[in-house]
Amino acid sequence: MAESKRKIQKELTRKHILDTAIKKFGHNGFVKTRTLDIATAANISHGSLFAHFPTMDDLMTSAIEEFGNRLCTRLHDEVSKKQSLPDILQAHLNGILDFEDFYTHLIIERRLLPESAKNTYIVIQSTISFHIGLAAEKEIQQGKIKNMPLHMLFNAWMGMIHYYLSNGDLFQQNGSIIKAYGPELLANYLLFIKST
Amino acid sequence: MAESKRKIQKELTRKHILDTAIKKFGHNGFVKTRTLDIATAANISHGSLFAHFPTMDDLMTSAIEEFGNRLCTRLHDEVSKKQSLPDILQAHLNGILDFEDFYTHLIIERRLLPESAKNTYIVIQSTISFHIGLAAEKEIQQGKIKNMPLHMLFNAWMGMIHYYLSNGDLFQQNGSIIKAYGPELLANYLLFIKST
DNA sequence: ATACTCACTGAGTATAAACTCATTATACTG
DNA sequence: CAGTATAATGAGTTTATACTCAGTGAGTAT
Repeated sequence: MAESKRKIQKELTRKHILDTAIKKFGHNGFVKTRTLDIATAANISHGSLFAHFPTMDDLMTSAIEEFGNRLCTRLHDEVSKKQSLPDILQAHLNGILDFEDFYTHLIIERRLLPESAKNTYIVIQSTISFHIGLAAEKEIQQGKIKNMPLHMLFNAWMGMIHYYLSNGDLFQQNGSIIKAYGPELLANYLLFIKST
Repeated sequence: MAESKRKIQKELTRKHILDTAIKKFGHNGFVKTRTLDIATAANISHGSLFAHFPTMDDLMTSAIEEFGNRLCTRLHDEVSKKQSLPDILQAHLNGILDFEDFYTHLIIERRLLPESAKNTYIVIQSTISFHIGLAAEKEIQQGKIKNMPLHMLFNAWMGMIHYYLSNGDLFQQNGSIIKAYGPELLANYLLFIKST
């Protein structure tokens, strides 16, 4: 019996805990979310959570990895048909938009999280870097944008976005930061990098 | 008797705790530093710490305020004789350099800290913003740099610096991030903003 | 000189939150 | 259908750490 009722149920519960954890981490951050919060939100007993994830670190790791997969898939889909750098950057913003809360807490709290968070974070950064680098290189050759080390181009873009996300609380702003400031960010970044 | 031996001693101990706390927060961050760590490092009893700072939040608040004063004074000194934007930006980097550890932990963990941290953070940002804004405005009028909203100019610069500081652990780099990457950051930022 | 005050001590307390485990209910096995 | 395995439960345990407080001895006032 490959898929017994029990196995299916267990897997279902696991997924449900993971989903709930991702939501909770997105709302309250990693440091301020407790195991009991997640269990309660998922409508399971506190103890049950530990049957699926032996430690909070495990749960965080799994949640972050799951998030990384979703975001990278999303980015890949979004980016795949685009070519120009502005399109790619816009695609990047669109990709983040769907996961903005979680992403924001991840970049803020990353250094307080288990080592695994670092790896996932690097994977995400690399994915973005790859797409942007490809487009940027082409446009540099075409003379559309300034000739500049690719990592600076990338870091400047990421820096601006992360700065806005991690200081979002200072912007007297409730909804999505990307929605509110994305267009301005993109426009001005393009102004920075365009040649002449 | 304005300054009794006791009052002097008490004030001395308070200062010493504050200094030690600032060092500890700089080394290990706010979240991971415990009251006992600070007391031990300061060579006082655990209980004594609470005679000076009734709660950990109070101690953090005081430490962050003290740090804010020091940094702003330092920035002011450093900046006062400079006029050109590149000079001001360099002065900004020099100013951070002296407090890099603490500053890095502050920007990373700010949103997990007591509300007071927010205020001090805003004061620091405003101080920097003021100096940069003044110089930038002038250079825009002189046509030296691109005509662009001042806040974008400021946020792009801050974004790059904060990005490097808060991701410093990924750069296979032990010493000061500002020392290692400051020059490159400055040069490329200037390239971004210069007109033509 | 004596009584009082206060900075400091450190063992003890309180609390929060991760984690355990005996028990229960349900699904599977032969 | 009887016996066994396992997902789920939730009250209880453990641990970490902020905070307390009765005690000590040096400083101060009269």
